Amino acid sequence: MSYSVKREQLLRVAEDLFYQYGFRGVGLKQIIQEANVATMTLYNHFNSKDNLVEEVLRQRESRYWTYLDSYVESDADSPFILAVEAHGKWLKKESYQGDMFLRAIEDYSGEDNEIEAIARGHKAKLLQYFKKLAQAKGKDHDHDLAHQLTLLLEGTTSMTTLIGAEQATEHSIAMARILVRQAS
Amino acid sequence: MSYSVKREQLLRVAEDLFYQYGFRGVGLKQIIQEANVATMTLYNHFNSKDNLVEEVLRQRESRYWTYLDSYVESDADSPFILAVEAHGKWLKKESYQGDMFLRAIEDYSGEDNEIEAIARGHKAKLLQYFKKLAQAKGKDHDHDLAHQLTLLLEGTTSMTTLIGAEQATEHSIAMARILVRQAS
DNA sequence: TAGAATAGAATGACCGTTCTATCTAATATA
DNA sequence: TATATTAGATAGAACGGTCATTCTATTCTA
Repeated sequence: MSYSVKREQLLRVAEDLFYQYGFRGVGLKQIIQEANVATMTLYNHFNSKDNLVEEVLRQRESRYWTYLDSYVESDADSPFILAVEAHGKWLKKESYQGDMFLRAIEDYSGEDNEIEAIARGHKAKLLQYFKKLAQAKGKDHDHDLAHQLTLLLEGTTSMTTLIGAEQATEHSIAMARILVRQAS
Repeated sequence: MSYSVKREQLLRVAEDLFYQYGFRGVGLKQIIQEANVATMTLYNHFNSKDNLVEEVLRQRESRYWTYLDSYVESDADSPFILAVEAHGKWLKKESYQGDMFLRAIEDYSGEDNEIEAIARGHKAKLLQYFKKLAQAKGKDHDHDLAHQLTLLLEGTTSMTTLIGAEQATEHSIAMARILVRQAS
């Protein structure tokens, strides 16, 4: 049986706790208890804590893209604004302090591990996403626009920690509109 | 003797290690060894690891503002651009992966502790800094402009992790110019 | 000679991981 | 239908290591 309820519970609880307290700030004991699962059940589904972190990141990334894709219609007038809006709604739903992927890059940097690779991969994909969108829309300086919008999303996530997702998103949408117009 | 060489060494080494590996990712043993100091010397100067973290943050904040102030002349044509440039140079000098203050907020969130208060205080001050600047320059929507520029700085720091400080700063300066012009 | 700084051991808590032994429930066999 | 087999899940102890913190006893230095 490939699907497992316990595995899902573990991933859900682990993602919540890792996001709130950090990867190093949460012990497996806590995860096991809150997921109502035995120690060996965790190790039956995941090789190690690192492997659990990996799977959590993969799951979160998958959910992020599903969410973005459901909002952005790439044939719309300005898919860029839709993407910024979608990111804002994601923040409101699932983020209140920083970004799990940047945190993973920081926490596991320099050890040549899978975790950092997954996190960096996600960020690279985000940049690539905007690059393709800008090219498809025939924007001048499409390369620059993509970088600018990515920077905007990252800034919005950071600002969420300080002023909340709603306010942060209002500002980023306003800025995105100006930038997209500028790029003619 | 208020000044102490050992204390300075500890703060410098701790800041480097905390920034690179995270507060929870660095043990006191490592700090002690790299600072060439005995265990009790650390506890002679700092009450606890948390207290060491606090002092590291205070020192870093102080250095940040010194750096910014040395670049920004508030009577210049556009002190905003100077501030963004200064932040970029700070990143190039002292940051290559994320922001130590945001990381502190994340790592020590929800425990009602001094560390989070210091980190949040720094961020509040940054926002306040731009608000005053925008007011002094008689900008329309000065409140919005301050938020936008703060978001820009936060975004630049995050992007530094992904594309390096130079590139990230080029983009944020370009964006800042547009925003400041818009705010007439 | 007094005050710091030293090295290093001791402490108790927690960490990730493994092990053992028991239990349950579904599946395959007769 | 009744029985045997198998796979998962369970609780909890045990392991070796590291953590922050404290203690002790010695050495340096002003």
